[in-house]
Amino acid sequence: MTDHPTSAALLPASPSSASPGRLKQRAEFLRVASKGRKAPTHGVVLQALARDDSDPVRLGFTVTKKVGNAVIRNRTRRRLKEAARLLLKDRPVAGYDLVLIGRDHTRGRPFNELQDDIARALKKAGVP
RNA sequence: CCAGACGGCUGGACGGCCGCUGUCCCUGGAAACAGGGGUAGAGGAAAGUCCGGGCUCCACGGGAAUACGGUGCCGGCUAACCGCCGGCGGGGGCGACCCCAGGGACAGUGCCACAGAAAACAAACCCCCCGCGCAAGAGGUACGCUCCCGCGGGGAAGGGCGAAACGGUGCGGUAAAAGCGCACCGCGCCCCUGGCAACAGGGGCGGCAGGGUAAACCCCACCGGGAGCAAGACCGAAUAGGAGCGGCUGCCUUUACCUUUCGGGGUGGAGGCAGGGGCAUUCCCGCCCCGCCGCUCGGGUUGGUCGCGUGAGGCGCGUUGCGAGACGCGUCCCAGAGGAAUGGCCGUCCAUCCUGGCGACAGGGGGACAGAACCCGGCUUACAGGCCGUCUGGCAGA
RNA sequence: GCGGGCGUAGCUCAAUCGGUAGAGCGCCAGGUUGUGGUCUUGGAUGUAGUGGGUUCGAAACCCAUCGCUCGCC
Repeated sequence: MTDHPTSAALLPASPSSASPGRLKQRAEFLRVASKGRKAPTHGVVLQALARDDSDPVRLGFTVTKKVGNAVIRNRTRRRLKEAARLLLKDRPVAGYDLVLIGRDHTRGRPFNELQDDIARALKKAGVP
């Protein structure tokens, strides 16, 4: 949680905290799932895979049909996107591919707790 | 006031901070892009994908027939429809109103279980009636008189089975009966009147034609090329201008080579015909491609732009029509993503629910169904709560 | 986007075009056994996914809807 969002916004963009990329190909998701580390929490499941470079982090989002209909899945994914955006602004990560998997609890989880879940999951997965 | 019927509308409001996609402007930059500011940004069902179109590509010369699929009272609306509107007929409801695939059963075929004598073409199980008969049994007035039984004939009223049994009710009639006769109802045909029509009303004739099922096959009328924006077009990149197997391969002409016992034979090439392929099928005439067709293997591609939102468009007014709609004028430009934007957090209010309280109120919960993917017209399904209008029945009052 | 198929007993599946729904496994009870299993005898079991319609009669035919599943691009 940031107490000074305005000061953070004024910082010049550095290469290490550049806007994160997205994972799009099915093969990329499969690679992270099979070779990366898995860190489940109450609100989210994180899969992290270290790359051999220091490029900006790349994010992927997965919400299965089991969670609900299209409206519920959209809402779940958007909350994960927003929580990850705010968190990574204060805690830059580079050289990693991250996949965030939404669960049933993601939708009803208080937003600050959802951010804490992601932070703890990053620590659990050994992401620096 | 209560209960109900129908139609329409709506689908939380405002603000702050941080973000996303498109677009416009400014600044910097050769450009990519970066920064700043403005602006637009999910639905009535965006859903299911059940119909109908636009659009795009493919096929396409004409004709006939068949098949397949769909629709099915009448008239209208519409670009079109299995949609909508207005009527008609049938059914339900005290009523407002609601429901109905609602053409044809003398074109033909099939089916109608169980029960029942009989299930569709005529018949007769019990039965009703008449005539004849006493061999046996019973009663008796001693006779086929009665019961019973047998034979012959008339009949279909009544009983019984069934979902359904060759019209229904009543009167007459008769040995018993029967549309046998009559009245009313139903049915069929003809005529008249009203209506564009479906149909309705009336009159006459016929004594009854003849069961049901076409959401069984079918018949009739009408409609229908195929595929779908992953359509399709362009730019760029990369690979390849492939390999194998199988099928159809016969005749004629010509030519090259080989062979020859000089008759010819074999192999290959070219041309023609046959043949094959091209549309759901067949046929006729015609056209196109010929080495074609099928299968398998191998190789490459996963980028960008367009299509892509000015449209059967929205809103307002007017004219017209019972209505669905039509016409005219004015005005507006109103999402455009691509692992896919339209969000996250907070505050105030509004509707609503729970708890406490007589109450003002206080505390808490909590926003229905649901997310555009080329577009449009319908249908169907899901849906918290709220609003408006018209009408019906009942109660009370004036 | 386009196009198929299937929902029947607790489970797996039947019954050819309409006539009143069965089989195997499982379940329950009795017998056998000291007990259990095995074996044996008997028995129960169905809104036919849901809602309408056609028909005298529907698991079947028609329409709508829900769920599952498969294929093509």
